[in-house]
Amino acid sequence: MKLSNGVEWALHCCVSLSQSRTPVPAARLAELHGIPPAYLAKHLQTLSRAGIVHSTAGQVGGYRLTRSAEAISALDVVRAIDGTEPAYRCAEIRQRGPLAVPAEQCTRPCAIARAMAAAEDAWAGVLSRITIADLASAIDTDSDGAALADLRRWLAAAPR
Amino acid sequence: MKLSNGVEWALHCCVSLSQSRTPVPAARLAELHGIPPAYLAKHLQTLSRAGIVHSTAGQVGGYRLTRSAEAISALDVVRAIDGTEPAYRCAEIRQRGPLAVPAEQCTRPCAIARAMAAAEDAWAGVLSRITIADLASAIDTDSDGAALADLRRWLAAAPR
DNA sequence: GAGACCATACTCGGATATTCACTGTCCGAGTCCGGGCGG
DNA sequence: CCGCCCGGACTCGGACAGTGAATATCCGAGTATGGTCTC
Repeated sequence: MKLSNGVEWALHCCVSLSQSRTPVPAARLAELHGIPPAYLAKHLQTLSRAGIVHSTAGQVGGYRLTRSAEAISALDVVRAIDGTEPAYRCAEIRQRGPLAVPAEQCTRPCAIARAMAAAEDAWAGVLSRITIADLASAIDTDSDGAALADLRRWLAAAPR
Repeated sequence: MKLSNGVEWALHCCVSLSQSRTPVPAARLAELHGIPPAYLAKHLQTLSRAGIVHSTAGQVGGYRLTRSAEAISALDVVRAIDGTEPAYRCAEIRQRGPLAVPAEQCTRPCAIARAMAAAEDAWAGVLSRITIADLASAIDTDSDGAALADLRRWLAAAPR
């Protein structure tokens, strides 16, 4: 089980965007995090399609959050980048082989699929209760209030 | 995020093995579940290396569980097949770019990594509390006690 | 001086190569059973 | 009749191709800005 690398970038970008009042170009976000600009752009497009960020074209364009950081959960971001389908996908192998269970008896998922689904629900539950604002706050606490202040200052400074 | 297909096979195989007193060859487990024998063998080898099943060579050889079904959790099987490293791996991008945090300040994981780790802990916690015996019991209940009885009968029958 | 127009530069967006892990398969090494032989 | 030996077949184990998704990149379409020209 491996989570796309872009999830980390997207989360960091959302936290960064939450600290800026003006749109931030993808290239600037990439520079801030030291990651490939072109590839990050692809993930930001995905966030845009998911309705988490809004893109503005033109000279002073860029990305901004569509709603407040309190209203965006970590799960929203993860689902947007990684997709919504569950990690465990039951292939219904109980319906195969010499002891195949007839399809009409399979009204509910098999016990193994139920167990895996319960685990994923617990995982999603934790992430759904964490917001971008929570993450920003935690980062701020870790750095004694310095990190976000520096971040806001850097974002407000002239691009070059 | 995608979980290896072999996880499903491994869980079903463990449940099946819990119903047999004698070793079951990989080919027979594959026939039972209608899946490619050679590929299943690969996963069973992995389970063997993880110490979950024990292999016996020779004419009446095969695989058997190393301990009781109550003592094997679903997490044990998932970790054996899928690996132990977490789905989310922090690349420490906070230490990169113009606002890089000095390494000596990074005594604990960054807030985002902590959040993702908490979610994975919840996921693992659910799976660790589910045993192979629980799964077998649930399957039995679903089928009104028919499935496991049929399974034991089929496993005890002559191979061909 | 004010308004409209236009050239410009900057932005995003999708279409396109490349790499890596998962999927799937095969053949060789090792082992245990069953029959045959000798005592 | 009993024990030993050997042939055989079956088992696992690791080494070897194929495929799809994630990774990484580029260039074209669209837009807001700023300056310039006209009224």
